[in-house]
Amino acid sequence: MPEPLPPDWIDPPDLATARAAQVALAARVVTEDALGPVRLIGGVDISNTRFDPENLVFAAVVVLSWPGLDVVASASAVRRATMPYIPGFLGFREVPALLEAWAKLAEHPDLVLVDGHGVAHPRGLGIASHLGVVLDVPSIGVAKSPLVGRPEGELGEEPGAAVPLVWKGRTLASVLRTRRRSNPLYISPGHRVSPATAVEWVLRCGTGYRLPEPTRQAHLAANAARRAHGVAKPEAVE
DNA sequence: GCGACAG
DNA sequence: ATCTTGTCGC
Repeated sequence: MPEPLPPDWIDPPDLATARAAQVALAARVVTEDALGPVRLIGGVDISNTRFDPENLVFAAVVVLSWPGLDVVASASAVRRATMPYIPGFLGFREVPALLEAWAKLAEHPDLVLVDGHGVAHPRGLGIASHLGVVLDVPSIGVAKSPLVGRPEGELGEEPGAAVPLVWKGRTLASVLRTRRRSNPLYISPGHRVSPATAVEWVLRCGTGYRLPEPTRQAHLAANAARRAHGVAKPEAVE
């Protein structure tokens, strides 16, 4: 039976509680492979409207077939953000909406690529790990810029080239080149996935763009959901 | 105390 | 995250 999760793990009342929740959640993160065969791979992302006084967060979850990488399902949800964007606390801003979208899916992916870091975080709980533990689903962090740590060594220009991202003497992620002349991605385990497997899946999901296909499709879906929001429905117009 | 700082 | 078309370069 899925154990009920403490509300503070999703929507804490203040930053101190949020921090404590991250420490508790981080203790549950598994950075070893604990995933079954992957037939469906997911991608999740959030889209925001700038200068939005409503603080709406548009979440999208897309499900792709493997190895075809075709989008076979998707769901979205809109929620009002409980807290502003604070580096290190991204999960509390985006996870609630993602959970709502996730719940709308008839079938869930076996592995999920999340926009943002996994364990490459000050307390080991980036949004990818946060979502992964809450849903208890294998997840991978795919970030476009570093939060903590610095690349060690020179990164090659060929797709597939990688160097470790080191922080306080610890390797937290792989700085991975996914495309020539494009800035690298920062890949770290989210939950139930090892560092090496995380990189493998990102490369396997490459389709010529900087972002892996699941993440790219999720980005498009989140933007589509945002732009569709508030658009008058023909049958509702009188 | 000062800077850094995913999306 | 978001604002935005064309444009320069591989």
